[in-house]
Amino acid sequence: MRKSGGAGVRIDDVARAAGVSMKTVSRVFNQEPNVRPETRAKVEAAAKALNFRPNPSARSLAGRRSYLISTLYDNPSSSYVMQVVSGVLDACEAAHYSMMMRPVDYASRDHVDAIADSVAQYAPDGLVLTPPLTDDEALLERLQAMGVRYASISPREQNARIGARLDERRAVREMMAYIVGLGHRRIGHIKGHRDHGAAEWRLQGYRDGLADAGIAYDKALVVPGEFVFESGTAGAEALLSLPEPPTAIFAANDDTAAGVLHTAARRGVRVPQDLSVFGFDDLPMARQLWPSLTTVRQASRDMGRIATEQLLLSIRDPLAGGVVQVPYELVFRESTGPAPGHAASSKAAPSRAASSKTASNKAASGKAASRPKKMR
Amino acid sequence: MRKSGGAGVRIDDVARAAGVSMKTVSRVFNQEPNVRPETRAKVEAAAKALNFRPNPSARSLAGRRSYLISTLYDNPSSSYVMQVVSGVLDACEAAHYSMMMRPVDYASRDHVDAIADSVAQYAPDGLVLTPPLTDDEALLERLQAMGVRYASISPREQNARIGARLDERRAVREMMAYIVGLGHRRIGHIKGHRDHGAAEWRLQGYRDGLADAGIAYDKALVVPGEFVFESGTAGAEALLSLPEPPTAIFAANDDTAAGVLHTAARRGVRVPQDLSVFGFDDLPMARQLWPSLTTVRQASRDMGRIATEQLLLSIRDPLAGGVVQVPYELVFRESTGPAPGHAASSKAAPSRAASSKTASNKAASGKAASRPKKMR
DNA sequence: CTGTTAGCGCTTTCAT
DNA sequence: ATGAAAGCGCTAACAG
Repeated sequence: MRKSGGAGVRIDDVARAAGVSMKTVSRVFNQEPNVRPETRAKVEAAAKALNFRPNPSARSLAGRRSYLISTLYDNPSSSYVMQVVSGVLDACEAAHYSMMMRPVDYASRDHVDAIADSVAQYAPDGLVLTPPLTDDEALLERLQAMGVRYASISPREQNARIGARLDERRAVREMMAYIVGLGHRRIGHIKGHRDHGAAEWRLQGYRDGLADAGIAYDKALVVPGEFVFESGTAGAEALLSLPEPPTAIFAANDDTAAGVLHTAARRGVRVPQDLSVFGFDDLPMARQLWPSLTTVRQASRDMGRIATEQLLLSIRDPLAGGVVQVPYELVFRESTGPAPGHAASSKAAPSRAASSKTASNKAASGKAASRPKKMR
Repeated sequence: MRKSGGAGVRIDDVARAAGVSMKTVSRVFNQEPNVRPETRAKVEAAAKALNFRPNPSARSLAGRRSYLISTLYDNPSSSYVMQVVSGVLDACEAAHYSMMMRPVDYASRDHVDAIADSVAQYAPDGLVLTPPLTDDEALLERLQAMGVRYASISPREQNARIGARLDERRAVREMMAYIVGLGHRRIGHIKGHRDHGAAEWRLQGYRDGLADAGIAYDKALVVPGEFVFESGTAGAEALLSLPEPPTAIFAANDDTAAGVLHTAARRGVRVPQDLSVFGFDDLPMARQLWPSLTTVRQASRDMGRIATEQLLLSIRDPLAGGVVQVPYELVFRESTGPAPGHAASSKAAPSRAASSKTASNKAASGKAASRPKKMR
């Protein structure tokens, strides 16, 4: 009697059918070198004929590898996490790895211990870290001490050898140029969570954009936030109550922007006639809000996949893999328009993307970036 | 040299430390009977002292069980899936199981084969099925043929022995009573995806509500949908273009309701002054929309956890476990108000929940339901 | 390039 | 109530 639905076909069945040894079958399945192409073909044919599926437990036990990637997250945005996870899953499936999810309570004192325990127990071959865990120094230190390999999504420079990132600073800077082009001079910003590198990069991009336009940085127009909806309502409340309120607000992410729109609607401030709003992420929600949201598209699923691919590379060869930069895209929708009293058309997209509603850094930078390039 | 971070402590180390045999330690860890309490205590102490963690691969290999639950989903709503998954994870963690996620392309011809393959390979001890997979007859048949145990979230009656559900029909019926109480007589409905039992139950609840109020069912006020944002925009477009448009719309879920709000805003229809809107699910988004959404709260995380607990029970004892009914809750927010020309206060909640903005089926039914009760 | 042998760490079966 | 021996299905280390 065999395991429910299990094939019941074992490696020696395949070996016998192909007329080779177990070890050769093993070699073929693990993509090891030193197998003649014809032998390989014979084995593959036999395996397919018998519908052989290696038993993951036996593989892990004998091989001292788990073929398991663990994804760690503590991010309030379900959409973001699901997108990254989908990408990780894509890469795992392609490499015949499996993935487990580890929700983390970043705020808890002993989250590092909890993670270490889980790593000790399941011995994943690698971890995928999402923000803000990518920059959790205590965690990184512990993982390094344990000798666990990890990939980072959107890490700060110094914290990652393997992962995926996006030039958020430049993305925001470009978006700011668009906003300034619409005639806005008083542009507010609701910041992201201080523990995220992203909060910093987006703020820098905002400042770059102001500097490019010769607009002085005004501390009063920059308020704190934590990348959540409530940051947007509170931030908008504060900014719109200013004696001289901004005509545009850059919310550090789409969730925050949703809060800004909510508060604007509640206060009877019309978007974009009285106030332009833009965010960052391009969550599915961004199209669904009213007005739909101008934002920066972050290909989170691709980032998850790419980071995992790099991780898998580095698992095979400790020197391989790196941090890959993925392209972003500016998405112009209805939440931004000309500054009150300004003449420009409300639908105008930047000239360099005149034929489309989006502009990517690929186009903007002038070099081909359809294949992500590594950063050193 | 031991596996990265791995404890390196094995079962015979514990056995030696406790002065018993390996098998006894195994018995303790698997909660098997026939171990004297004092022996058990000795073993547990030794294990704790050595920080012993059973090796999952060895366990699975020798025990022919994977200690793995696989969650299958093909649902457009990230929030919904993440909530269910969180619940599944809660239950798995408590039982020392791990979970893997299986995205499914329900539309693809060979999705059943793909699932069967994955089941054959990983041999999960059980599956958790989310809608619409809970009612995918071809899939269920195949799983039964393979002898795989599964739990269903929100299944139709005949399709599940193990799982969790919610009395959606009654929830909508109650909500309709509230809407009728606000003076609405022309109430539209945008349906859910025909493959989901939920679409049917919610439609029935809508019809029950009309019947309760003595309002004739009007086919013209009911339009198709698929539980997505676009269903809401299209459905609202259709309903609001009617010669005599409805004064309230019941959108089959929150995503659809978001689309209705979007279209209403675009067309200059004021919510709730000109149009009341309500949904189903209470996704995080429901609070964030403007106006915030009146809806039915579905405790998706609890449903995921409870369904998994039942599944785990049935894994230990094939006769154990069942379909558990979980309570819902009506959440009254800003998207609903008195019908145009009606006198009632716009904030009025149903009398039975006058002191709160919510009413649950617990309160409404008059029987305690804080602990979910089983259905037979 | 390919095969042989000896386990990986645990649970099973069957004794006691 | 407890233990001893025999694998689970695969890969590592070596040998050829």
